[in-house]
Amino acid sequence: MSFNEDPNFGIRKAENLAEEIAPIRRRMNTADRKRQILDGAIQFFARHGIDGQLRNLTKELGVTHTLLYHYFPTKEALIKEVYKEVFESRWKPEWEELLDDKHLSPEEKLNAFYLDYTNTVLTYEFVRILIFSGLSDHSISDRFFELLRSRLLPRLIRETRKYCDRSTRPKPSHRELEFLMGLHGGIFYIGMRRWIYGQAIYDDSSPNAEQDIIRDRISSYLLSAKSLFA
Amino acid sequence: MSFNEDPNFGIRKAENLAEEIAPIRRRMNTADRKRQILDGAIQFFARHGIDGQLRNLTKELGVTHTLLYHYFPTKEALIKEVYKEVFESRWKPEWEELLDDKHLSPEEKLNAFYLDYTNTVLTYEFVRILIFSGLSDHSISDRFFELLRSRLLPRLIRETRKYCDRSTRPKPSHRELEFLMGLHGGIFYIGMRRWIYGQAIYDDSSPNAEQDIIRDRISSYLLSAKSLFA
DNA sequence: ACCATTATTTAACTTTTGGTCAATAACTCC
DNA sequence: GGAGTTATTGACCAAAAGTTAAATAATGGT
Repeated sequence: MSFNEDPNFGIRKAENLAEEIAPIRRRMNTADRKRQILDGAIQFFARHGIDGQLRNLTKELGVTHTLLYHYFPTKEALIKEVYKEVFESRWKPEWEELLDDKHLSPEEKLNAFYLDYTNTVLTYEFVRILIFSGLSDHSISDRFFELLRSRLLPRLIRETRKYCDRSTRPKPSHRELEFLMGLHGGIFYIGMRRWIYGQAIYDDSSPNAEQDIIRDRISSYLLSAKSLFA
Repeated sequence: MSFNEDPNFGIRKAENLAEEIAPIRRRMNTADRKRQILDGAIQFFARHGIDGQLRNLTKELGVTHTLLYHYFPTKEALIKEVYKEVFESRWKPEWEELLDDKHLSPEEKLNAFYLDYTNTVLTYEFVRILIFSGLSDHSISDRFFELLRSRLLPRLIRETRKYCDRSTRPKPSHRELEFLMGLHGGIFYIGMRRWIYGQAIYDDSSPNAEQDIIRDRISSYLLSAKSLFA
């Protein structure tokens, strides 16, 4: 899909014309154009990494690369906004509420959480940009993992303990955390396989294959937590 | 650690000298130099990605960047050799033999295999270069996963079934494979956290923490395989 | 000790690429 | 429909980065 197909761009193919007519120059509303550039940049940097060249990005958008500097002072600033957009706008506070819900069993919570978590986090842009960020400067991925560690992991451990009928000790042990990270990492690895290595994950025959897979793993996790930490 | 400290380089600090004396030019044996450049390139590309600049690589090695073209026709050729070196030279045929060993139980095999697998695969260079390769062009990571899928996964599934006292069906089902990938991905994720996100994994107090973690996960995997696929 | 070989460097070329600036023209308002 | 605003572009710059060619000098053999 090329961005040029958006009618707003005012770019037209010069079909059946020997000479290309000077293209109409369309002015876009500032906010819209900035939005469009940012969205394009997210896709672009997700695909090519932050070393991708601005001229190629703007070519996809159908504008000159200099236009970019009308909206962002520097490439670095653009990347910073891309990071912000991808990470900070995707963290859902509902996850914490869900895990704190009094009316759900631990198993229901874990299933509901990871099903939603994968839908928002295991996307092309998120996975790839998270990894690009981790490979170059940790500053962004650190922020994300800090959220994970402070907001989610303690709740997940608490629910795990509840499932095992164990009283809550003051702090999660390393062993408990690492065992949870086995589940968590295995789930994130689904996104890695799909968006980094380009592998198809499940067979097309069953429609809810991914959900079934995650459910399998969660019930396995809880089941063996019971016997490991008894 | 700087590469310049290798005495073979013939590069010396001009300590206590106002003017740097013209450095002695040391000629290295062709094979040794090529080997050295390749090793340096592996470290360098693992750290900076394949977009890293040759001038910086050769600076670390203490030679001019043009010398590189005496040994490799182009940057792309160098990268190709780096890939080959990192991946093809690290695959151990012993893994297959180990998993086929008649004298070991399934649990012993899985433990022994993953302990060794992580030692060779979950290294800085391997993890990062695998991911850099996956992010740009899949061609290399594909080759590695093809080995994994054809040589290792079937054996691991076979051992899983043996553990569950199930007769071997002709082909692993998607569900079995995905459940195994949960274990596998969770283990690879250890390398991701360590080498991509820069996180410390376990507490320093227990010396064999990583081994214990992996053992926990494997016994969990086998245990729940028994109940999931019964 | 000299010569031939070739590892290594110096200098230079080319393309790429982030960034600037003045000129252009599409849009809005009166 | 004319004028002012500003989104957009084209020309240009400088530094970065891959690549080449010729000059230099370390090494091994005789």
